[in-house]
Amino acid sequence: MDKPPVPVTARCPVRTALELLGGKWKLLILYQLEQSPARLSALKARIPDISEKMLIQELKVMVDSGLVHRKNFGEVPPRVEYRLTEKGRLAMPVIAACRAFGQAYVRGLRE
Amino acid sequence: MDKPPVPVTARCPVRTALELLGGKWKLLILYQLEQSPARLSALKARIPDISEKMLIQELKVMVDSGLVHRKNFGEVPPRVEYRLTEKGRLAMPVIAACRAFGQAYVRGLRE
DNA sequence: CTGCATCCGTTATGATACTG
DNA sequence: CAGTATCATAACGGATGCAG
Repeated sequence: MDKPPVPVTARCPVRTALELLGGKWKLLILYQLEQSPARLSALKARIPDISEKMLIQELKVMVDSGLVHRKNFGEVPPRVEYRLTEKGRLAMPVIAACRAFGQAYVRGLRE
Repeated sequence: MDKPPVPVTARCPVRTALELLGGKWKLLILYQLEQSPARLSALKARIPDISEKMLIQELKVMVDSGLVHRKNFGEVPPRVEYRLTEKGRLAMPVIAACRAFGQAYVRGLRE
């Protein structure tokens, strides 16, 4: 019900990123949407251990921040598709960097 | 009571990164350590809104995961210096990507 | 199918005072 | 200065039932 006055403007850009992408699921959801647009049920299947509540909640947050677009087909039964926006694509390098880090870190454990 | 069998090995690398770098403070601390090694008090000064508890706690976690090195000079009064390890440097691209994302996102808001 | 609301336990985070 | 202990609160996350 409350709108934070100035959530993400004019500050340390790393903090901006943390606010927009932080949390347990946002990057993983964006990671899936990177491959292709998807419906809620498809996302749920691709991220098996996320609860439906968190999935919807995080999608809504990212729709509000402009990272994800929500397209309601207005059909019956309901059909809704989620896909990345242009802003959402800006997050792809972050995901790529995380992937690279994760791989390099694990590789380092085996040397 | 339960230990996850395989915490960070052999899994989605993005999740590995999230586990090691996730949370509100780790990236910000690493970001400061990127510039130069620093003592606890210096870090606290550079990250004004972190509590001492969280700073020490997160540093300890990252020492345990091998991202940060802790050097105790064994002097009186105490003197401890924190700096990045080689593994810690692997996270720098993630921070750079977050910076770039934050800047690009904010820039997008003004167009 | 998609989405929302509610209850509830766990975790994360913080303020403060204290120790060596 | 570096670190610990305690206590409180806020945020997170999950299960379930309900609605359009």
